[in-house]
Amino acid sequence: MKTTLDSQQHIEPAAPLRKRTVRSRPLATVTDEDGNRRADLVRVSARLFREKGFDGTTVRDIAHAVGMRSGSPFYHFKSKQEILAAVMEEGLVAGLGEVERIVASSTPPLEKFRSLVRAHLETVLGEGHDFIPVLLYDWHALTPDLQEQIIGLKDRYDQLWQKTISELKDAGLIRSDSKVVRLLLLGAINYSVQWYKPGKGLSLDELSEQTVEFFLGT
Amino acid sequence: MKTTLDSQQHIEPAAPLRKRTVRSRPLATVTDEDGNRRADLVRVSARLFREKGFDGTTVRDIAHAVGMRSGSPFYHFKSKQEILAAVMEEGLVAGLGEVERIVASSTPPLEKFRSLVRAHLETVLGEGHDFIPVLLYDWHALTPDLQEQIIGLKDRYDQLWQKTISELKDAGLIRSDSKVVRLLLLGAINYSVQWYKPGKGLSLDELSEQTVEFFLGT
DNA sequence: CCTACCGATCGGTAGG
DNA sequence: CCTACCGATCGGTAGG
Repeated sequence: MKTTLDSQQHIEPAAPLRKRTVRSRPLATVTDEDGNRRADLVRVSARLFREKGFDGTTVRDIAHAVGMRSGSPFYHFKSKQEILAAVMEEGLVAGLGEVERIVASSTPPLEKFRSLVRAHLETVLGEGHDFIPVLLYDWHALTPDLQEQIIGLKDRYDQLWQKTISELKDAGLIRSDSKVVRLLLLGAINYSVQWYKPGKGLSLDELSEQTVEFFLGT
Repeated sequence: MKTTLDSQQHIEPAAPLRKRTVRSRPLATVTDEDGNRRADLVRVSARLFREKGFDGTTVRDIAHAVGMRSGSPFYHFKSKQEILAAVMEEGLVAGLGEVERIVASSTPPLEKFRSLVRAHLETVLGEGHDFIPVLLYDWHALTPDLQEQIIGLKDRYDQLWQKTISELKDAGLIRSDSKVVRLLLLGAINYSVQWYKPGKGLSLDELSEQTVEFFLGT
């Protein structure tokens, strides 16, 4: 028989400093007309997922971080996984925009490459850039159907890099197979998430320079 | 008041095909005299952690994989975290042995480097090599005190690489700062865990060759 | 979006 | 090492 245990239930305490009728807006955005609640959730989730991992972050953490109660994020998202997917998608869309701009510019391959490396380092290590690190770190936590929904954007990102690296090869600046180069190169940069500490050692500009120098063997 | 809910309890079913008195040994090891139960747990945990992540693996999964009941791993380890630490430690000790042998050998720097790259690729991508991938992937899941217990081995591993890379620089084979080179290089190889599929594309020997070729710019 | 829950799972333990 | 649990947490939902 099912029984309801009161001691088992954790009644959420009434939110402090908050009127019943006029509910104060969460602090984050300055001009947020209703629609941005979803955006707030995504942005805050990105930060939490990056800091504590997907499994280490609870829906309650996310809710409270934007001033909601524990069940309310499910009004905006069908599941915790869909929040994760939204975080990754936002990161990819932003990243793609920048990479597309760089690749489309009429500069020599070497300059494009420099810009790509610098941009990718910013995307992965820059202050407040939590979206792509979450993608890199918690990709496995997504269900296959949500992975599929995102993988198209990921592929486009990779293809733009591939194109630039091929140009580098045509220009005689690298000799190895350009697909292997892409994988090793992006891997090296992506992995920097594990060791780079902002404010300690190299700046992002310096790291970018050294990275290009090393990979091009100059 | 605390109440005991019977419907809440999941009584584990009696293990099938198993006598009460003479408990059959788990399948894994051929010659396992008691002491190896702990080793069995570590080996099986490495595989499960690699496949499903630390958070995605339950102590019950581990127990059942070696033919124990859910609570029994805690006879061998104080916590799930300590199992994780044991996995990482075993991986590092094995890896260190190999790397130390290579670095101590009397071969030219370039040959040492080739051997290190090949050995590290094996450690990270090789069949049945689950320990170091777990270290790379779930390092953050360790509590700080357990991280401290292991970080010494990790540092020795890095120092041996650093030494070899410095020799490479002295020999004029690379130009960049050797610490940055070490970080980018190991990062590129470590990240291959994310994209390399055994049996598809390059073999480990081929990948090793291409990696050395690319990083040394030949 | 909140209230008030539920069902399930999970790490861990006492006692043998 | 098993039996038999507990305490806590967590994703998610119905109804307003």
